[in-house]
Amino acid sequence: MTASERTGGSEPRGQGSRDGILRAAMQLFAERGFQETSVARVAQAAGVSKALVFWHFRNKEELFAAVIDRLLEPYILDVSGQDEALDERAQLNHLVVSYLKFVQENAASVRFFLQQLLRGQRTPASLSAQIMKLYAGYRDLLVDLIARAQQKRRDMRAIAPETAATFLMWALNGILVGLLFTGNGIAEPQSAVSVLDKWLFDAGLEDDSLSPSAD
Amino acid sequence: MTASERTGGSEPRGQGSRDGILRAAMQLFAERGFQETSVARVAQAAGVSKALVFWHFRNKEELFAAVIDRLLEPYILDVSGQDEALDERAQLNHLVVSYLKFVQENAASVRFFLQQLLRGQRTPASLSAQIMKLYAGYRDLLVDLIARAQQKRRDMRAIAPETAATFLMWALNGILVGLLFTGNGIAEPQSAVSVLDKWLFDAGLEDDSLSPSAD
DNA sequence: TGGTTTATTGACCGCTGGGTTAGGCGCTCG
DNA sequence: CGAGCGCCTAACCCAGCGGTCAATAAACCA
Repeated sequence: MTASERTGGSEPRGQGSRDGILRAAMQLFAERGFQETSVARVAQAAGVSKALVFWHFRNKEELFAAVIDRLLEPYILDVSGQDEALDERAQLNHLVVSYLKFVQENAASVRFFLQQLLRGQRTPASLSAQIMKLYAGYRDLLVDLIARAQQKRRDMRAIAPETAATFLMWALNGILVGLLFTGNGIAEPQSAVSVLDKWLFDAGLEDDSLSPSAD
Repeated sequence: MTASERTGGSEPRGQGSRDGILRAAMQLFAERGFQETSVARVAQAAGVSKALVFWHFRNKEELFAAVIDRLLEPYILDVSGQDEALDERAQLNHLVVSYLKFVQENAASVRFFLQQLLRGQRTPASLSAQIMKLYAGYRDLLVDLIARAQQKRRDMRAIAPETAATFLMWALNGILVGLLFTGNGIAEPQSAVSVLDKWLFDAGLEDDSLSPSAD
């Protein structure tokens, strides 16, 4: 089960192996971290000699950077899906659902990036910057949507959009932490959405749809 | 500045060095992680030979476990401070403030434990268990307080205590993440408390005390 | 065809890591 | 006093690390 013929061997020989190395490295780095993963191990997992890894990538750090770039690929803010026809409440819900779905689907890499971020100064500044940009982008979207919703609707909490967005981000980050820790997440992501939705919109209504043992 | 005469050399020679090693290891593990910290470096920081480290601790893992035990010491839920005379709202606020204060004061070790937890299976199960227990204890306290408050007061959100507690924990965890990432925290922990307090108690009031750029 | 380039390898190197060992110093107790 | 024990060290061991290199096979181009 050498990874080299994953694509059927149809590639120009060179890029096939590079890709295999990258894939192996992606998985190993994500599940064991940078220090705990040796280049030899990556090479072995890719079914290739260690020297070849150093032929494709100048050194381990460069391989790591390439892996990060790859892992970041799915992290584009898909705003295109924001249907202008939907009302703001639906769009907000959609945004929250997207977030939760994304985190659940990419749990491994989210966990990985969180770990990197937690390492503080000793992590490449560019990575932190990239993630922070994503974060800020998402938050701006929230602020914008909440502000627009408040202009149109009267049944909302009277609260500055920035404050509401900050609060929402807290909740989302908290849920994220819960998801990552307790392994495989809250039973019903939908229940989280409904709590947040009700917080923003139906400040006074009662609702117990959230499972009490959700932690 | 060898750490050996930290206590003035009054200890029975043996435990003094053990303590010095433990302290040095504590700091180094917390700020650089397990893999990135060599035993030699710990020994050097403790002003002691590497062999002595292995005399006190069978191997690096055991040293690590001892460090974790030490780091966990301040993590006791101080419920004694819960003044029965205070009303539930004040107690809840106090609980939240304590949480935030604790996280801010112990940021280094909190970050460290979070990192450990994120490593999933490859982290000692006992550590996860200990932290989970603390987490559950805190949450139980919240549930209890909220339930008691709801029985006494009428100005609260109509929401199941478990749901409210879960939501609160989300927010707290989210704030924690924010604190740990953006380095040195939100400017005013008090503003976070007030937002959460208002959420629980004054569902309809307006308040903008939270700085918009709090992320 | 033969030379150049592109991929690939096994063997190697220097160094650092965790861990061991043999021995030394000072205290205590019979 | 000297045997034994607790504490401590310098020196060593060696597996595994990141990284290099000379050799070589295949692909490409003249």
